[in-house]
Amino acid sequence: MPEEIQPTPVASPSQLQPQPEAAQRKTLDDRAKMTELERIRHSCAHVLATAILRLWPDAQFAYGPPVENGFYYDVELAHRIAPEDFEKIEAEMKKETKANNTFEKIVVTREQAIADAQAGRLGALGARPVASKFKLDLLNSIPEGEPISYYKNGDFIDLCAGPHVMRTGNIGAFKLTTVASAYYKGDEKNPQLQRIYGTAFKNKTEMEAYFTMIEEAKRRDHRKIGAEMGLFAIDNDYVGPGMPLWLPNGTVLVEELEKLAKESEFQAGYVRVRTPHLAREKMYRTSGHLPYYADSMFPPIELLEPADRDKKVELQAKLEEVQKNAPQFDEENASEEANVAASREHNARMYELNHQINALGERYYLKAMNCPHHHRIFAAEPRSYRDLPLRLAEYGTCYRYEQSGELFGLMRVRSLNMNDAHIYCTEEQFADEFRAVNEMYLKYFKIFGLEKYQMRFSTHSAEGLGKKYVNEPELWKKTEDMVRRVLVESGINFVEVANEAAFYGPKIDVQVWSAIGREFTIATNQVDFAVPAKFGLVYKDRDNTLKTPLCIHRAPLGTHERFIGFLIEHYAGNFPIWLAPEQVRVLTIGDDEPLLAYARAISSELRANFVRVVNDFGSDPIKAKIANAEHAKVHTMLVIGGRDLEAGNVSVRLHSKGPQGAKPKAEAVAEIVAAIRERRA
RNA sequence: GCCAGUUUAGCUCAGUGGUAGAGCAACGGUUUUGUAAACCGUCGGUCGUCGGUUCAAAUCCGACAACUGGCUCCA
Repeated sequence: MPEEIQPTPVASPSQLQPQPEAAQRKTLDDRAKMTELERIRHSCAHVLATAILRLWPDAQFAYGPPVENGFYYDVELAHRIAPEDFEKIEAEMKKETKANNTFEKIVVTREQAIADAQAGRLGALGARPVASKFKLDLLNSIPEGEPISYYKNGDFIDLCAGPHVMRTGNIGAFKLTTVASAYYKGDEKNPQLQRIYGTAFKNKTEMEAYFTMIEEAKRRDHRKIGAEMGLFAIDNDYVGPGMPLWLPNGTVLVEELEKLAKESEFQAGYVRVRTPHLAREKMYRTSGHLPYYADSMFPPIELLEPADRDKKVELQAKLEEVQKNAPQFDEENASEEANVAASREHNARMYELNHQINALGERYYLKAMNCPHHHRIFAAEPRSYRDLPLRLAEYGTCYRYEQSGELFGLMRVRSLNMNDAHIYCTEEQFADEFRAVNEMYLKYFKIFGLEKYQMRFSTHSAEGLGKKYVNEPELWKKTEDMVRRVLVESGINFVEVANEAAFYGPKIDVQVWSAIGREFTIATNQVDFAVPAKFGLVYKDRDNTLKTPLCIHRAPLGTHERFIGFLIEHYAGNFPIWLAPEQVRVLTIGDDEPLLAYARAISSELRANFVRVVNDFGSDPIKAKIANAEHAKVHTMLVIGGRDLEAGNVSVRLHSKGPQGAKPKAEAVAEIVAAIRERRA
């Protein structure tokens, strides 16, 4: 169950990735390592606060860190800051950078800091009637003994460990980008603050380059290209949000990827299986997904006989009644024991009624992952150690009820097709199997020209054992050591992150960077030594005892939805020929019969070789035909006019590469067929 | 789910209370062509949905939906 097939949403073109917030406090050492650009941005956050205070003096500031592409400052303010306010705020900021005030560091005692915060003097231009409440709270999180400092520019004083640039004038160029809401300290229970995002650079030129890059990213947006090229559609009215329809051109991508996966998996000794999209409730109780993850699954389909239906209505009415008459805690007239007993009785009745309701009929759930089904396939026959490793592969369709605010084009959806497989193996086989999975990842990276990738190896924490993680300290250690050893031996680029494993074992998330440098978490690879046991999966070992296999969950191509979303942006829609929905377009100059017959023959020959070819034999001028084909991002254009007919040639033109000259018909066809077969970049 | 913004023709967008517009696409015709756009015409919209204010609503107000940017979540 690679459950994190769709983890972190992608960094959006216009957006700045917030860094982990206060929860993981930066140490002073970390802060000292801030780059010059980060100092500029962090300083700019102070300038932003200065400007906001001049306009709205009662603003309360929380955190204002630099982030990947800029900075933000969280502010609590009755006035709702809108993008229309940016100009006004930027004008005030400009005044501050023009003034070229120094950033002055002031070291104070904790008592002094608390007093100033209470006087509303922190994150402020002067003393105020209301305390600087967030700063006061922040002070509490500064460990005893760590020095406390302010930074002061002009009248603005902020609680801040720095470091900063020397003067406000060192911020060469800045711009506010967007405003969003954010919970204080990222906690849903805390108040919502307005988060003002901006970016800042050493100089104007660098800032302009940044905005140019953003524009380029927008041009490559998979939603835009997907619509332009007729790849997919999302029909909210009739189909529903987050459930993409694959149009014919997009289906070509889907099927080419499946072909690639099937070929690679066949060569690597996988066998294919197919499973239904639904399963009984019992399946997900056994796997441990219910009831904890019910929120992320579509609600169950309930099958009730008519008699059961009546019974259910009756029971629900009773339940409501019981709920309404919940005993009140009566301190005056009853003993504590009596109160507890009443409450206990009430709970028991509720439990009993709920239990009776649940026992009625049958409930089926749409699957949110494929592994339980695959586990049942493992269990369908008695297994011997000779059957292992057993590699079950399926492009499985899953449904996850993602929250409405989380949906994002193809990147975060509710129906998804996963390049899933589960490898059941013995401990001795694990390292080789795991290595082979990694090799498959690397093979794919090469095919797609992904030069930059990183594997994120998530391990458990001792404290989480028995809570967040299954309580198998030895197995954790053993599998983590095996994974680490394979990663090191294979020379794979990875980082290790403690305390982020899945509950059933260590996992590896694969991050890749597209051609324009956007990061995507595309795939995951997980070790599972817990769930097979829950399903009672066993094999008979050499020594005639039953043992539980290890399971590797892997999905190197992630889901079709996210992977194709990534590929669209990576290639900007200019797919390599093997993926291109329209591989070849035959364009005629003129429409006299001998020419058309020649063009038709070429087209038929390509089609006979399974090349996706389209004819454009109409009366448009050749310039127009070429413009249309270029806009449609057709990989190869074969231009055919009188000259070509006479010589038995075709004139080859490649998308966005221009004319490649004329060559004999047979040669051109052979080249196209070979390029497709070899999946040339 | 939370905060904010957006929603006008298939697409990109104009239209700030008085008879809904442009370009591209589509369709019909004319044009017969050598590497990124020939010409003429036609079709196309209950201005996201529902309700309110007004003599009059794309335009003002409210609710809902979807999308987008963040937040939270992501077994």
